[in-house]
Amino acid sequence: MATFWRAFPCSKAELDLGLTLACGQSFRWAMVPGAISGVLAGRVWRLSQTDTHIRYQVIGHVGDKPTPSRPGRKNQKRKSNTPIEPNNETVQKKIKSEKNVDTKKQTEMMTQAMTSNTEGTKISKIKTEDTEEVTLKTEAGLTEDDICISVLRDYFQLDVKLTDLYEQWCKADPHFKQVSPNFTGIRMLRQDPVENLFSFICSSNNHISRISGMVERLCEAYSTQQYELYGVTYYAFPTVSALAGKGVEERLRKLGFGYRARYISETAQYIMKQGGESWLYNLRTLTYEEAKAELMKLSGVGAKVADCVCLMSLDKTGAIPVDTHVWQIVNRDYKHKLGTTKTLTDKTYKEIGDFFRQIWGPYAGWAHSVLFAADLRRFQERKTSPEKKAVAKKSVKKKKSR
DNA sequence: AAGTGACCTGG
DNA sequence: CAGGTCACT
Repeated sequence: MATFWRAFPCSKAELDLGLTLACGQSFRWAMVPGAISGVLAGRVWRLSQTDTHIRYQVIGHVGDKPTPSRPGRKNQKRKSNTPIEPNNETVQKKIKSEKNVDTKKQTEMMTQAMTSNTEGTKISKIKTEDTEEVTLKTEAGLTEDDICISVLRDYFQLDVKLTDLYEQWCKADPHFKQVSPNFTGIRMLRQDPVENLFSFICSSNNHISRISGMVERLCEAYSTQQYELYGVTYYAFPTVSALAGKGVEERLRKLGFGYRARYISETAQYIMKQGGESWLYNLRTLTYEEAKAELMKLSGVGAKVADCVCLMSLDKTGAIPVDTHVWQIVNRDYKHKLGTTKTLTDKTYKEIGDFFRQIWGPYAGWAHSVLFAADLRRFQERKTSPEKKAVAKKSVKKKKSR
């Protein structure tokens, strides 16, 4: 069976793939020619977008070739940032759904597919370059493609009507109204809490290019499921159990994690002591305040990282991570409403979150990500203002990150 | 409670 | 110094 593109209708105002996947929420999507590729829900995806549709294809499943990593074994370095893939759309790899090891997650997704509210965004399958239909069905009677669609709907949270939210935020906030037109379609992903948490533990006092590399090395070293295609290896994110093992801190230090190596090791062990990954998933059922308090007990997790996890994988739509970047935005664009202060204390941190929640409402965290993205250096070219001289000066070939 | 410094590494 | 956290005045 050949892989092929499928698509569903979706406007760029509802979801801008490029912005959403590159605005610092997730660190593992790779820009490849004509598409974005990455691992999600046990599958290796390629995604792209037209003016009217999101296009997607699954090119493999992690776990097809289980190769448990052994501590001490040297992993061969692969530049998955720039996969060498033929433009040829047909890939001969068979999808072996009967061998799919990720049945637990799959079941969860199917359940969500059955129960999710579908009236907001209607999904209709469009076959663009298909050669044959996917006929494999699960016990629940779903085709592989039914599952793919539910995975994407869940990950991109397509039941949330983003254009309505933008409208509301614009009405409530003049500054948002001024900035947002060049940054439409930025929505919160609903990430896997494990990947989200450990990735953002790596983010402390660190920059994006390095975080991406660290997450990549974390996967190379501790992922238990992977899939190789055209010389590129795609990894499932490591399990908490794998990260809780003996000697993890030492190995991660050697891999350049610095003091975050201890954070990762201790946090993994703490989670295992609480009952494993299910403990983390269960934070979704708590209130924002409760979930944040639990997260802040973890090593290497302060207010900012806790808010990132609450917002990006625990469904706390009002959580607002206040980092130095947001701090700058506040002092530059909202200082008239909030007294300008010198340092970011616990008190100020809370005041800023409350301030934005009061303005933007229950989805304040989503709104925050729009302004955050609009402030990223790499997106400055999107701004219509002609004063791009400061940016042009810096436009060296610094395309090191994905 | 606000302020200060160390902590890993690399651009 | 960089999209922080932790320990300690």
